[in-house]
Amino acid sequence: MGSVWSSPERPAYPHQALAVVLQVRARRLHAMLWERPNEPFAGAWALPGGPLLADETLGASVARQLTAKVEVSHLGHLEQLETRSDPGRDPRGRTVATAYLGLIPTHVDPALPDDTAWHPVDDLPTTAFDHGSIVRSALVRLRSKLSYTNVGFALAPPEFTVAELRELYVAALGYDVTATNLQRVLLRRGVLEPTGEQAPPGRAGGRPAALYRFVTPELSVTDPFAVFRPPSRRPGSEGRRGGLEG
Amino acid sequence: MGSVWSSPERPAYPHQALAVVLQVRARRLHAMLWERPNEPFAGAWALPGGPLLADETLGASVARQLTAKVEVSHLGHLEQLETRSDPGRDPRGRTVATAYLGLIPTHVDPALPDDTAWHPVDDLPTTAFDHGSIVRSALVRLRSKLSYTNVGFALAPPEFTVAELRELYVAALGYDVTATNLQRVLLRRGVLEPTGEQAPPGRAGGRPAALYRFVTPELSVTDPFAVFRPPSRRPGSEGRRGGLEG
DNA sequence: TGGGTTTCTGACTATCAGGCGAAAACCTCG
DNA sequence: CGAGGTTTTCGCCTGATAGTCAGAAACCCA
Repeated sequence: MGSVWSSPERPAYPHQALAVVLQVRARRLHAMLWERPNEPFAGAWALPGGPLLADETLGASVARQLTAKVEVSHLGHLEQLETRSDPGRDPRGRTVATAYLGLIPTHVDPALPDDTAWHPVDDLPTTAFDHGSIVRSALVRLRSKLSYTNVGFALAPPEFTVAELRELYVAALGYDVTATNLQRVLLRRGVLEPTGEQAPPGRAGGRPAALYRFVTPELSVTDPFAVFRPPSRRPGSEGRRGGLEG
Repeated sequence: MGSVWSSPERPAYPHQALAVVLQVRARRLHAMLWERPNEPFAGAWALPGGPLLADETLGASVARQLTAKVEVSHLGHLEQLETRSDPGRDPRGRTVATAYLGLIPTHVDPALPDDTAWHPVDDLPTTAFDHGSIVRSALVRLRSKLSYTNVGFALAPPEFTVAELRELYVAALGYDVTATNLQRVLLRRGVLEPTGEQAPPGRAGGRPAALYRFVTPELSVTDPFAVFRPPSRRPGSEGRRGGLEG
């Protein structure tokens, strides 16, 4: 700092905001990509995004650019992911890009422009720039956060059965999860609560499933999904003392 | 993307790399800051950092700028934290800053320039720009990562006793931790291993403490501190199946 | 009414975290 | 050289948690 402005040169490079928008569709986790019509990387698929404007926060910039693809109101979650600065990441010249992670709940199916489409994250097409690598970063982030925060909230519809929630977690995590535990764990942690209503059984019959919803936490405004294990303290521990466990 | 270069304007702002360098000193967690001699924020304390140069990665930039303060070889860990883009964060004009989190182990005491000093994170002086807020972000990151990764490694000397390690965790986490559990938990998780040697007891006597070291994981090159719970699987679970638990 | 299907619930087990106290190993002082 | 003080280590106990499994419950269709 200081040297930024006192030094003779103040190098500046176009800064862009990108978004990895994820949604579970047909039991698979998908990423929203658009197909580039022009060089470089013509025909390859890229993340939505664009330049950071004059009086814009990066967060506001992502939200604005996403409007060209989907309604921002559909986004259940949006958080900063990481900033890529490799000088060679764009063959036309240097750019710095800050990527965001966006989540869309399953129950909405936003209309997309013609050049934009959903792609399963485990079977991506040819990607432009370093965007494939950015998607992988987003996956790592999502998967780790699913197990110790409430981001699952942002992937789920307002009301759901345990079976549906299980499908979401299986799709997002990439490995199998037992429904029994998922329900009990989330219930005990206090993040899930029954609505009292039931979902109609499928065409094959079966016991009607109880509907649940996530408990809306009136928590920190900055990160509403931050907290996970509210009261579940250990044996005789009081206050903040003990081992680790986060 | 695409629109970044096809649009008539390509706004660009000076990009800088900042570092929140943390170290436990005298049982308290400290941050490295330097005192600004000039306006704006003359007399206030700022994070080390500076402009991103032409052919530099952000990571390389932080490392280079830190050289002005400490030897980079002292850094036990360096990871990207977040990018700040508030248009008003610098009164002189718009800048975008990417902050990194750096950790220095306790056993080194690097010589600092005259304008640079360590400050306890829970008692910071007046800070410049949004740097105080960035330090708080770094704290949140460090504290959460301490409980589910091996970053503690980067704060500790190569060999240490359980008591010393406890001091580190207490200082970094900000709350008390029992030595018994810390040792057992870390041992069971397989991140700690005894060296076989002992540390000489203090002047007051007492049983000599066994020396431990962190098990160096030959893991992912990208994030050597990523993994935490290697083998400790549950009852009869095989492969990747089960509930959550990360 | 009976077979098929899906969901829900309870029981059982292994693991884990936290706390406590006794034992071990070392010091210093009389 | 033994007694008292100090620090660490180790074992045991308790409560909570994750995972599995099987049976009961509730619904459909024929």
